[in-house]
Amino acid sequence: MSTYCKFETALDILVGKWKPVILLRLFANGTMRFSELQRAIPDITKKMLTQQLRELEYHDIVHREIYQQIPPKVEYSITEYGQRMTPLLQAMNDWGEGHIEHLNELYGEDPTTESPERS
Amino acid sequence: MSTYCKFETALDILVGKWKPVILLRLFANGTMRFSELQRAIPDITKKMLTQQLRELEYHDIVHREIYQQIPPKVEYSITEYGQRMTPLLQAMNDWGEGHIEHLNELYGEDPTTESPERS
DNA sequence: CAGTATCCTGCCGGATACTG
DNA sequence: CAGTATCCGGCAGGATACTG
Repeated sequence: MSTYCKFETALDILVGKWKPVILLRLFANGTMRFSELQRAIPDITKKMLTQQLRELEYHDIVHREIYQQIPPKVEYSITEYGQRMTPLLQAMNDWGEGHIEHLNELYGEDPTTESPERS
Repeated sequence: MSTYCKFETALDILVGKWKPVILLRLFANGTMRFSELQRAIPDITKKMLTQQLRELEYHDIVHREIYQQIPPKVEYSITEYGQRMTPLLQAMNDWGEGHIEHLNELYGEDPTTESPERS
């Protein structure tokens, strides 16, 4: 294990097409049912929603509460441990906001200006 | 543009297989030549090194200094603006470090314990 | 309602060869 | 030395159908 840097670890946990949105919704709304999340994030599929939630659950960021009943009911929320990354998320959010402005200063606000393509 | 969250922006800039290592090397060593970076990151190909550096350059995180001479010499460094994300990187690093310990407490330190597979 | 199970595709990143 | 130019495989993520 490399000794010089653990910030890739933080990255790994946040990376995933839908993790940011999911986390933001849960941080904002508190507890949410599976279907509520689906409605809040219209373009996500059940498969992706499940998968990303499971990964967050594995990392103890998200808690999954199952109500044994029919029809099923499952609620998701940020764990107590998960709350601890609020400052980090806030820091990233602030930096991101500042960076958007910075890019605008550099390249102008013309929306046709694209960032460089990969490959 | 969504108003609720800009932290995906921060994520975008850091995401890329080699960006963390590249940034860390540049932050640690200051100015580095292309070949130095290559040697410092043995498994990276020229293509990827170039590509990731260009993306960071576009975002004004990395500066590219070209010396018009033969043989060519190009030096990379963190821009002044780029320095501003030091606290963020530090925060992510610290959080990541703490998180590794947290996972160990949850699942034990057994290296055979794997995180859940995707798909 | 809250998921799995399959199948499929785009594109990220690797390998290799060529160039000013 | 510091890159491009091509080609290619693997896998993250999408579409769709089925289930307790």
